[in-house]
Amino acid sequence: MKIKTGLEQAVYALLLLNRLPKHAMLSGESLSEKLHVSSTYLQKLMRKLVQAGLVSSVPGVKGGFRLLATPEDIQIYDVYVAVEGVESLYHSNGVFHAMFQLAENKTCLLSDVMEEAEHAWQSVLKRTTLASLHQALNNTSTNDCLTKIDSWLKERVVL
Amino acid sequence: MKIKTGLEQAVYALLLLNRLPKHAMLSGESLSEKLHVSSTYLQKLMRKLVQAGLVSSVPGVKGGFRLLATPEDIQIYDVYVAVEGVESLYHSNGVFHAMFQLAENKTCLLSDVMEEAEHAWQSVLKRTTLASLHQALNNTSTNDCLTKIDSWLKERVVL
DNA sequence: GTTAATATAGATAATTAATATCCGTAATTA
DNA sequence: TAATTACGGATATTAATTATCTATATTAAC
Repeated sequence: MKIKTGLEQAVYALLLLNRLPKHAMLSGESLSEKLHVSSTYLQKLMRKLVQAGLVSSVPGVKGGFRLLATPEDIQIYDVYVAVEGVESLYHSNGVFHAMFQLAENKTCLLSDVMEEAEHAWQSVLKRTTLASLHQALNNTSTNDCLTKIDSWLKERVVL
Repeated sequence: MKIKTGLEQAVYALLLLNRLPKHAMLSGESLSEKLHVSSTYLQKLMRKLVQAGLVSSVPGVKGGFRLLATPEDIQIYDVYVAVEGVESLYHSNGVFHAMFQLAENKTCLLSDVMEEAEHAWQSVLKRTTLASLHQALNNTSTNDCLTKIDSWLKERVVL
């Protein structure tokens, strides 16, 4: 049980998009270049973010991606769900049922505690937004760093 | 990110061992038979529980496994750690670092929130013990069911 | 209308992780 | 000694994740 790479990539892609001027776009190619990740795989992730309504996309010469929701409204949990889906972390393989030869509607003993643990986990993700990460980024980075990123963005942004 | 099958198998194995008379043992073969899981893979899991000090083992004709710790002292979190290890759920792939061309000692922005979420998750697992699951099992199962399990155990237990 | 650049969708391939098995060794009991 | 059980590590199989490919659609510039 490990968190896969998709969430990290998606969150940082969103943080980059969050630095664009209003209505400006950035291509998937530029995003993947900046993040040093596979362009085709990031496209797949971006599609998920579009389908989740977090990002909007425009195909074509001046196309690309931009934030659709506001950064205060984008919870990290939203990003997680967009990338991973809503299924529970815990899925019983039927050991309990096999042990007792139970009907399938009977709930696995572990399910309740695992659901509760998952909700506790989710609630932390729900109170962290893109805006708070953006703030954390500004707080912990040097001006030099941020300036570099922003000028790199400026060269590639589509208005 | 899904919880793997090992935790479920381990927890139910422990619940079976918890129903044995004091000092009595049950072989790995019997455990896997009752749980309807792969015997060799369950052996692997049992080895981990032994190494974690939750279970003790005796090789040989009258060998097998028995609980070492008391059920009130065995948190589900302990089982999780025994089976999965203590490494964090979240592991940065260095996207943040690549983006900013940072030194490796700089903490990924996501790490703090993911650690906090993981602690919240852990704390639920920590307050659930084998004893509480044992109680839940007794509360939700028919006497018929439990009697069947216990008589099955009685036929295979090693004293 | 054509061309180039970009996103989309789904299929396929490559890589990694999880589960299962095997083999040899060690320990115990009859 | 032989049989039964656990242990340890290597190997095999299966499943999941990440990466890529192909075809299609959309957009802007010419």
